[in-house]
Amino acid sequence: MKVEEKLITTLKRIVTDKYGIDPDDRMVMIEIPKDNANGDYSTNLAMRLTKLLRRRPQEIAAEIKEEILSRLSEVENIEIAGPGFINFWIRKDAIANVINNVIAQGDNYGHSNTGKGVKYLEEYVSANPTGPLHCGHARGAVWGDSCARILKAAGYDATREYYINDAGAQIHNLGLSLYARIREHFGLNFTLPEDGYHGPDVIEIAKEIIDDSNDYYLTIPEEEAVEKLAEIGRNMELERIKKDLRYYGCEFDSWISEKWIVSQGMVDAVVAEMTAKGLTYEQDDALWFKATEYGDEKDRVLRKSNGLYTYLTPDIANHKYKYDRGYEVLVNIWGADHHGYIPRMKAAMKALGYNSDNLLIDLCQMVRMVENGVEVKMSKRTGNAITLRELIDDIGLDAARYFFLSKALDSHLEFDLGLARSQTNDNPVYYAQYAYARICSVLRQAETKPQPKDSFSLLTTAKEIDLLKHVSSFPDVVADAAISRAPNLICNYVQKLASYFHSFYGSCKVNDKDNPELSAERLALLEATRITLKNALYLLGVSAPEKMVKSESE
RNA sequence: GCCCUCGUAGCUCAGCUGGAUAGAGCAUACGCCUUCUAAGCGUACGGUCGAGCGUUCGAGUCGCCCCGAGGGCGCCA
Repeated sequence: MKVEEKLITTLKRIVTDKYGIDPDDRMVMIEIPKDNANGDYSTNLAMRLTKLLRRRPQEIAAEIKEEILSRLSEVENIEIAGPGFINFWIRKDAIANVINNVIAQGDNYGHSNTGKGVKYLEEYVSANPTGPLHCGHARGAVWGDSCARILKAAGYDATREYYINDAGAQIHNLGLSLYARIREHFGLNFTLPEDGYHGPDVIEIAKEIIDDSNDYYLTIPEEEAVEKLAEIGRNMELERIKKDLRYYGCEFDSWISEKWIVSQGMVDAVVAEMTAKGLTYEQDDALWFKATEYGDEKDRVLRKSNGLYTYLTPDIANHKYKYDRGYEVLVNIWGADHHGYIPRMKAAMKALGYNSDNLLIDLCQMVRMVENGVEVKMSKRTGNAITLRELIDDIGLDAARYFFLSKALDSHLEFDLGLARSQTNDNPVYYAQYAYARICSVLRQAETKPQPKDSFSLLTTAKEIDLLKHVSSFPDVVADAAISRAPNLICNYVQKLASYFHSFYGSCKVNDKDNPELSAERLALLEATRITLKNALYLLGVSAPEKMVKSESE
């Protein structure tokens, strides 16, 4: 067991034994103080207990200090500081033991059973299959992907789902657009629908259809042609979206089609269920959901007076279907412009008898693409929104992913394309990747392979201890990131770990023939760091290159 | 008008259930390759945490109010 775990379990036991309080998971926490004059680890436990026990924190701290010293041999010294912090100094070899742990666990280091197998369903991106993904989708896509990686690592059972919004008028418009483009190709007069799709992708798809079936769709009745083209276009656009997402490192486990949900009768069924439960009423020829009774500010229309469902209705069926498949927690990543939609969906789930507290909506704030201080809304090449693919080709996959993941999802962020492009070498992602390449280089040149050891007694400098402590904290960071669904915590961690490594590298020589014992211990430390860094980068979907060469262009 | 998110260093952003002297990166200045990758290390500079009031042992963090930015208030999706 690692020292931190021992410390926490012992502290918890003391709280129970001595004060008769049953500590919850969040009561006892330790942290690595910013200033290591405050020890290797520190806890504010005494201050937290002061409210429950109504005693001075210093008194409580003094009692805990005695208990710890008598129970844990790894603890070398304890000081009580400031308003009642308990600061621990740990025996150096006890800290270094984590190396064996990391090497033994390899790719699994950082994993935990924090999530206890709870079934999560994450729905994100979910863009209409009517055109290419653009850079507005890029943030949510990579965030959802990384969250899924983190949740799995922390022991949650996470499923990644894409809801294909393919049943509404927009797919029909795609069909009309394709029909027009085909007519255009054959020199016939044509009109693009006003709400149609005018991007180059539609022209390309029209060409592919013509290659395949020539003018067939002009020989059948227009209505039938448009309907068939809509279906074909939807499939082809969806294939392109899947390809782009894969290009971006984002895989999905499940693709749910709105059209399929409709065809299974789920939408009619849920409307019937809501009506039977008295959750609806008719007014002005439309069917309304009594959303105000469940916390929304207005009642919402389920079926319009023209007989068609609103966007909300199939989505209610979609969410109900998620619960019915046994998912315990539903996570949705929505654009910030959808925030008004949250109370609506929660109200619907609550009304249907589901626990709406387990429906979590993470809002993704808008990204402003900027070039030299001027907002860029359109791609210069196509005149349309900048696509995901253009963005990746422009600044690189790793940089694109890392940039979006390093900022909190709800922060409005400014993406300066010029800066991302021109300062490629100063990008934080290279800092971390360079650390990885440097470690690999040292390991390649070593005469022996890194080995676990019974005890590490020579890793005693501040640089080594800092590195060890941060390697050691990785599983906790992953667990925290999973609980708060925040990949940016992993980015912060990666930066810090890389920084501790680079600093260590600058002052400690690893491969030293004159000092083989120390060399062996440092090699093992590097191997543990390498594994940790690799696993952390994997959670971000960023590559861990074994070699990096600086380009000669600068 | 109402609702949501945000406001922290010149710039881009961290800051964990309220905790020790508010932190990084970039930019700026000065050092460091006859040591394993200088895409690096070290030092310095830089802040009345948008303004004010309140809650308490303690507030960047919680509450109220004001100012500013973005978004939402459809029988659109």
